[in-house]
Amino acid sequence: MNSGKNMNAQPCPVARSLDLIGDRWTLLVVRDAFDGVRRFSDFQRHLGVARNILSERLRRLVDAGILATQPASDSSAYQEYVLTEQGKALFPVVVALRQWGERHLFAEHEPHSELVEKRTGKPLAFMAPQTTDGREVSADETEVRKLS
Amino acid sequence: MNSGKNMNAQPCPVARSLDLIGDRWTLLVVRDAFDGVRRFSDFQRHLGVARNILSERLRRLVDAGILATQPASDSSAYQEYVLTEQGKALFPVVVALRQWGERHLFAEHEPHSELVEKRTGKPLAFMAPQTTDGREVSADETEVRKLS
DNA sequence: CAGTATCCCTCAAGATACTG
DNA sequence: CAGTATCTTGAGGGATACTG
Repeated sequence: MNSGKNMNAQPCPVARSLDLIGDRWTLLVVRDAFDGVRRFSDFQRHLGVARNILSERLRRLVDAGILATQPASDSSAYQEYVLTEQGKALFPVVVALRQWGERHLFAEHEPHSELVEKRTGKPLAFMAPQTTDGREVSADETEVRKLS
Repeated sequence: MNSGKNMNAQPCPVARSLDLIGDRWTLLVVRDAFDGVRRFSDFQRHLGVARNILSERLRRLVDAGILATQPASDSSAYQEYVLTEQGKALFPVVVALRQWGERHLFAEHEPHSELVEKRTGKPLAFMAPQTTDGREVSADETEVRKLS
């Protein structure tokens, strides 16, 4: 991450995204944030990451506008880390990773957590790229076009 | 990656996915593969990655069943790396990363590549998690349920 | 509790030479 | 061309002590 290549100058959005969130911990922090984790110690305990690393990652995420700090909801004097709108926009990324992992990295009946809609308790549909008029498209039906 | 924590034993599909593909190069290799890159040198030149690293990543991806080797389509004696079905299933992950990057990591009119449907030339719709009956759901409307 | 400051160390990554 | 082998480096990350 933050390689000498200066990915931020790279025109590919995938590369630029990965440069920011494509390391070992960042997306796990974001995943925990989606699961409602808000406090330093809770992230630390859930992830088992070293505190200095967590500290640096949280700072990066705040700097990037993915998380924001706000006063703690309870009476404690500390702050909480919550997802911004930009952070919430990572939901499809996390869900896509989750769904792929569920399907391809677990044995047939191996137990794993599952993402469901609260209201109905039903699992979400499998995400798939679509055209604006709702047709599903496979990778071979698409291509990358360079803009100027 | 491949930490002492043995992520493969972790029940969270997101963590397990990231343990396999969540490093600096792997998803870029996959992205290139989606863009039609098939040969060692082409990956190497596009990515600017050291050859030994690329070699190791390709091997990992083949071992994981994401890429497969096949005889080169031209007359050369070498092999090509192509996405398996499991690899193609990563399309939503790459698209989600791309779309997030496009929206949040580029300035207003900063140029970037764009993913379009070949047939119509039109850009894809923004991916969003949905219920099985097609309603969009936000992160707050979902929760993770543990299965046994 | 919520971090920061140090120290240390492993491993990912780069460079390069070599081989079929 | 398509890799493998070897060496070196630097950053990412862990452990721990410290602070408000």
